[in-house]
Amino acid sequence: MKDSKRAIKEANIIEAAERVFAVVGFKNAKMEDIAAEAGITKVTLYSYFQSKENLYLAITYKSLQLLIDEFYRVIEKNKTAPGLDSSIAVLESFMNFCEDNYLYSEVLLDYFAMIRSTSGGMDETKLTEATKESIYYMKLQGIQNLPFKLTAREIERGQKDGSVLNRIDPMFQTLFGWSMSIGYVKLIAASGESPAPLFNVGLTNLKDFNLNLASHLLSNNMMQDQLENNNLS
Amino acid sequence: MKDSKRAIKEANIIEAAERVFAVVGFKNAKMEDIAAEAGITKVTLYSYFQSKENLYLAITYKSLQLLIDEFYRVIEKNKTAPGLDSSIAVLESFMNFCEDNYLYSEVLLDYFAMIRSTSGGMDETKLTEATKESIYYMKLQGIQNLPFKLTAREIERGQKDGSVLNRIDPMFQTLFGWSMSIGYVKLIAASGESPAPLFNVGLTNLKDFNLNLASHLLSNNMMQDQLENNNLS
Amino acid sequence: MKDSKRAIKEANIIEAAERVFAVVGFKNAKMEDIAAEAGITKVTLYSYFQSKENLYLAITYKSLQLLIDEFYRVIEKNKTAPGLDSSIAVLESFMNFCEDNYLYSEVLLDYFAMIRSTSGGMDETKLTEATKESIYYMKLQGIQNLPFKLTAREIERGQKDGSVLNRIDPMFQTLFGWSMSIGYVKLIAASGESPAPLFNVGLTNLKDFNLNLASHLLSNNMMQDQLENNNLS
Amino acid sequence: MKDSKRAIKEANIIEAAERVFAVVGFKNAKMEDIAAEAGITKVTLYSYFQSKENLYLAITYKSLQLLIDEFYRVIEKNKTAPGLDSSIAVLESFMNFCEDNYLYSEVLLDYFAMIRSTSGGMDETKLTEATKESIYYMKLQGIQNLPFKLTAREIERGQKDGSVLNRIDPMFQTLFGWSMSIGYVKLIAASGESPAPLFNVGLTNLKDFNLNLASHLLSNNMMQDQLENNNLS
DNA sequence: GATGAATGAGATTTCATTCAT
DNA sequence: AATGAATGAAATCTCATTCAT
Repeated sequence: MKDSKRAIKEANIIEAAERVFAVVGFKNAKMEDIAAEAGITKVTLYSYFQSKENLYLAITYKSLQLLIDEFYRVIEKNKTAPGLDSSIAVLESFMNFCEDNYLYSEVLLDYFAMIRSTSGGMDETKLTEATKESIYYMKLQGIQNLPFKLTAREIERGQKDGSVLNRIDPMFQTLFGWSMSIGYVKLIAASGESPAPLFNVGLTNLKDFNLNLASHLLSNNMMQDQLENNNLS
Repeated sequence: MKDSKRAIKEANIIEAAERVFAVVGFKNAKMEDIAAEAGITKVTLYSYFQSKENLYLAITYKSLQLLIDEFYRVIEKNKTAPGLDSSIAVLESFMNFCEDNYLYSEVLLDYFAMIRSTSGGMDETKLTEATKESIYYMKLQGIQNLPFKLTAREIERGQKDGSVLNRIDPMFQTLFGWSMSIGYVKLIAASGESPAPLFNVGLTNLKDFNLNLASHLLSNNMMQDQLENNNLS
Repeated sequence: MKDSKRAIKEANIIEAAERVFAVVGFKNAKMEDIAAEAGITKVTLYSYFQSKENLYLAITYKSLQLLIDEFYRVIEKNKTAPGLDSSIAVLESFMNFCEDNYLYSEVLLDYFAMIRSTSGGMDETKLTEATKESIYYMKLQGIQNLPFKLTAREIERGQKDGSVLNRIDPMFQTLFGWSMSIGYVKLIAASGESPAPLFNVGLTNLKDFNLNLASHLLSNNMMQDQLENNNLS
Repeated sequence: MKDSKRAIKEANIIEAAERVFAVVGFKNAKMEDIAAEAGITKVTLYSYFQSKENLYLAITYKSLQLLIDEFYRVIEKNKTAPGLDSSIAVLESFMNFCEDNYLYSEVLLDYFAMIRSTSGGMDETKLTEATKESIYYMKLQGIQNLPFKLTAREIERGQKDGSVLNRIDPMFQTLFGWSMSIGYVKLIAASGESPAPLFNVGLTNLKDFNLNLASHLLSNNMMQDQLENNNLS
């Protein structure tokens, strides 16, 4: 089969799996059902994805890929805008991406939790055999840092064009932005699909607040001062 | 068996399970192994915890309980200090708690991700039967909001004693503090057990930075201004 | 489970398998069906017999065991009779055994065909992994020569008590008796369950004829003469 | 494709299959491997032989054909010799044929075991669909009795020309000869490819002995006496 | 309550066989 | 006809969970 054709089939299967996972969750999903949803046989399904784990990681890979694509799109759109704006836009797009695609955000967060024990490349005890053998696991390792790096690059650009005033290590600022965003996303997730406010507080406000705060911090010296004095007052 | 005796045995089993989960992860852990680690048989294990799910939720419940205990301790210690300091101390203790107990932070975050689809009490599709029947699931629902509420209460106290200057809904401020903290914890998790810096940046700095930032925001009007104008400048 | 209890269950399963194999043949028999026939689950079936092959070999082992038991019974019954009579009775019991138990004779002949490539212990290429791992395969190897040896022993006894006149190597005479008997059995098998005569000739006559011939050859010197002169005249 | 061309290809495939079966056995042989060995694809293989079963039967048919050819050759060569000598030569050629072509002897014996349940034409339960539909199965049925009949014919000729003294039904004598030969072949098979003696007894001796015995029995009245008196003494 | 055996559900594998191009 | 992909049936395995003693 031509590679392109196989890729299309693969994508179809992944979409079917997404639908099934979205409804019943990963654990409850049966390979049989996923195959049926994709209109193929179990064996064919296995010929594309060697294990349920692998299929899951394929979805994770796709999610990460989509997120990265989105980042590139945002960066491209903001290439003439100041680095500061671009950075903030990137973070915003991450939050939106997660809000709009619950399954994707879930697998991504799952993935980042999973690689924890692997981060040093040492202890793979907790990984399933299936995971270790998954080609998508390998692929993921190749791009897992890209989102961070892209964010950092925009902040760096901001430092150069002057929109990001402080001289703090862009990586640190990236981490700050990401931790803020991930925290938001986690809360969103915990609040369910409904736009129902959590504890009577609209979460949308929190997103805007977070973004504005980040923007504020990047565009003046407060952050730098704080780190230097370890004191904000 | 006396209740107290049973409780001790339960605790022993939970500790054994924690050790096993910590080494091989939840999915790879076999009930057989957990029983062996606890020095009992599978059937006895089941007489204590009706399902693997339930055992997991028991650990979750214990984690939440421990976190709440910690919160009460911190609050008690700070009961004469200004509400602001107490609030910040609570958030700090959450971050420390998660850093010190990876397994606990993991199960707590997992739990919060899980209840997402349940938050409205609507869609329980994705919950396992075992989960729905778990007594710990029920118990968890009874206390799951407590950490948030305790945090909010301290902020409220801060508003009353003047240490928290702004008049923003304490719940919102709590959410902000939590999202910040959860974000930090997630990043920590992704960086592995080793205190190795992520992307060459020390994460401890991020914790301090976050806490100082939160303290700063609570103690002046910037937050309020921003929310009112939806603008920080 | 007590060994004896397990043995009983094993025997039950084997009987169930025999019934199924007898009806549909080995290849067409499904493990599921055998389990059902035995009133257990597939998994339980597998916990007793690790593979279909192994189950088959278990039946083979049982068959050989039964044959050997039969031989001992016949020998015991003839222990005061001349060795010649005993030898012939052994051969007759073999033929009867095969006639009465088609499945058993089939598996035994199959087994002897199978070990061919193994006889030197060299080339195990043709054996399935499952076979090589089968405990019954090992057990079979331990007793596979017993029937021959028992036959030879009776002939030897005949030589000593004078009922077997010639001085030919008892092993050779055994081989002759066995080849005669196996040939008969093979023909019987090819003629079906019905006592229907093959090519209009009653096979029972052949059995009697063979036995009488063997008896005759053992009790005079014709055999010896022939071997010595390589000539019967 | 011209018929002749197709026939050649068919023969090539069969030879390839023989090689594969010889190495790994029928059960372990994969159609894939056979196709590869024949230098064609699986689908092409299937266009020649509709099933593995059928391919196997094709080999069986070929074997039987070869055996029959051999018989005709022997008979032709002995057409001026006494019927007795010809009969014995036929039996000898059968034994040699089986010794020289293990695979062929195996499939032939297998075939005769298989038709057992069919002999009355009643119970076809154990036959695979594939077998029932196989054209070679049909062809085999047409010639399966030929070897017996050819043997019987030579014995009959012997009776007429006086070289076979007794007046026993030639069919019975044929059966005797065949059972003797098959028995020998089975033992040979069980003793492996190596000319290693079984139980320290040279099997070649057994072949000669058997042939001489048969010759002896056919050429005097012992056989007849025995059948009539059911007694050899 | 403890123990070993059994169950049930589903994942995974292996092939013979068939389809579509 | 040839090829690569897909099917279907059954074997095998892994575990959480339950039963029987």
